[in-house]
Amino acid sequence: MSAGASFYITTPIFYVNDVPHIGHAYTEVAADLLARWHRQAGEDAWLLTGTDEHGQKILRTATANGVTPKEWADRLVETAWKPLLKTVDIKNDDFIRTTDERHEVNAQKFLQHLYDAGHIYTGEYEGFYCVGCEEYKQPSDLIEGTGEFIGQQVCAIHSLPVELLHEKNYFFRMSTFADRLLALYEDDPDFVQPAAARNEVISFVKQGLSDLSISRSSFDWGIKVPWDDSHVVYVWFDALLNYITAAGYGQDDERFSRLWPATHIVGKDILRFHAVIWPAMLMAAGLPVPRRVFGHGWLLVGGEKMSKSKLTGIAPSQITDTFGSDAFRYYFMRAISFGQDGSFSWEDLSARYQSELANGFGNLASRVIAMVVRYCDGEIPVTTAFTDADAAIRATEIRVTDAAGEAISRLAIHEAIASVWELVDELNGYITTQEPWGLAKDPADRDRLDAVLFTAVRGLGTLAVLLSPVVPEACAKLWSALGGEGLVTDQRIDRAWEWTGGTHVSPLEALFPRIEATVG
RNA sequence: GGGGCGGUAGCUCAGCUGGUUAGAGCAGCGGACUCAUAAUCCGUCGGUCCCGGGUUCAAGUCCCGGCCGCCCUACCA
Repeated sequence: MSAGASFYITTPIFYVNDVPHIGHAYTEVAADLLARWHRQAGEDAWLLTGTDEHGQKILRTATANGVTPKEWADRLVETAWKPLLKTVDIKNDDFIRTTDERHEVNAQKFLQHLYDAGHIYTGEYEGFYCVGCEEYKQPSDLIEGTGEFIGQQVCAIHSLPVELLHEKNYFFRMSTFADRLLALYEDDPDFVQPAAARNEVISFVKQGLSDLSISRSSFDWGIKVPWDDSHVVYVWFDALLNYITAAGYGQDDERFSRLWPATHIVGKDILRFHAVIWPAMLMAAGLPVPRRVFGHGWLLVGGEKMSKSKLTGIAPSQITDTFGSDAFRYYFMRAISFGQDGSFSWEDLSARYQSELANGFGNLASRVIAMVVRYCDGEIPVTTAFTDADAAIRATEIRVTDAAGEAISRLAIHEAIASVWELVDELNGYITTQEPWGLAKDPADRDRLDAVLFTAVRGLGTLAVLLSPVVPEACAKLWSALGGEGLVTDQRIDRAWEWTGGTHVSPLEALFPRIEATVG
């Protein structure tokens, strides 16, 4: 984490046909939190997100809705996906759409480069085609036929026989990269994380790779293959390239070499595309592979993967409307070990909101600021006489700052927050033990009262800086109530304990007000 | 079929290369306090560590065999 270094982090790009649910928001928040953290560590952090807009499904949906695919994508980007970023307070530096000219043009350059270098050849794709679905089916999508189709494999959706079709396709020689990929996983054990994800990727590649069909000619909503415009690029091949086209590949070499390679945060369901296909593509192009690929877990509702069909899909706004974006961010980042599946429940969300945010952090801020207002007319005491108890708080501030930073460097977001919370808890205990309200009764204890309140205020300042990437809204309010200079987001997080802040506090509304009504 | 991960207090989870009486948070119960969003602090209750073998002076922690759950086994994003 050296200052000035670049930290480029990405989320997957959203397939515009989907409806935003908390899983999408979860990925965004995780990447955003990491980006904010690194930004506050003085690095040149750059968060990319965006949308994936090509492919047959989108064409089909658009047609069904009587609009062009581009119009359809425009609509969803504006009404669904960009609003999602606002809903959970994402501070992205860029938003790329695969229909952006910068993407299409440079993705073509990439493809042409691979073609010229001999990594692409003309082949024949053979597959089972369902006329009803108008697409190729995997054997696993087929079921045993019934009635007049007994003994045949039929489409699971249409229950009709599929046809074995051949189609001319362009293929990427991915198979030739298997050994280099395995060497990559071996040499850089952190390339794919967490370990469970790495294991799966390795065993997958060890089974041997076949070449990848990267073009389609049965529909035309996509990026044209530069040397053959009767083909469009396979959506995944197209989509993955967003990570470099957004960074200036093919267009701004200086910028590209400064930013790339990136850290990719993805759901484990699309891990393989990012940990196998994508690095193989980059190797073929002679570009550096990603810095690392982190596959996070799924959100489970009632022990099962969230799904629309089971009515367990939850829109992020359902949560933020009641609890706010900070609570959303805090809850999912704190309650779930990043990398593992995590269970979501309204009960757990409410419980953590109440005990950790409202009673823990929020109330700590309230009680400290209220006492400074009440006993010191809002003036933050200046003092130099500290006791062991004060020094212990100081030591904790430094310790958790270091521990949290170390955890973040391992992408252990939940551990980082847990570390910071040790300071929340310790400060609450400190105040109870020091009894500033008792000290305030006797003028002879004035110096001691000053030291206690100063220590508490400074501790709050440290918390505001450390928690800003997690709960940015609350921390901005707190920082300003503490009279801190500038923006809390400009305070160095790796030296969060360096309180230089204000002279006066101003009254603070509850950061996390009690929520009475039961939700869900 | 092959492979991965997991099964630890009511709930959510920690327990690294095996080693003192198995931990945390929340919930529950009791007490203290009053600055604060009836918040905070202290104490306390609570577990056959999925089951059965084995290795070892010693196993939640390693090995074998089961049972249960989730996931991967490629070109739908």
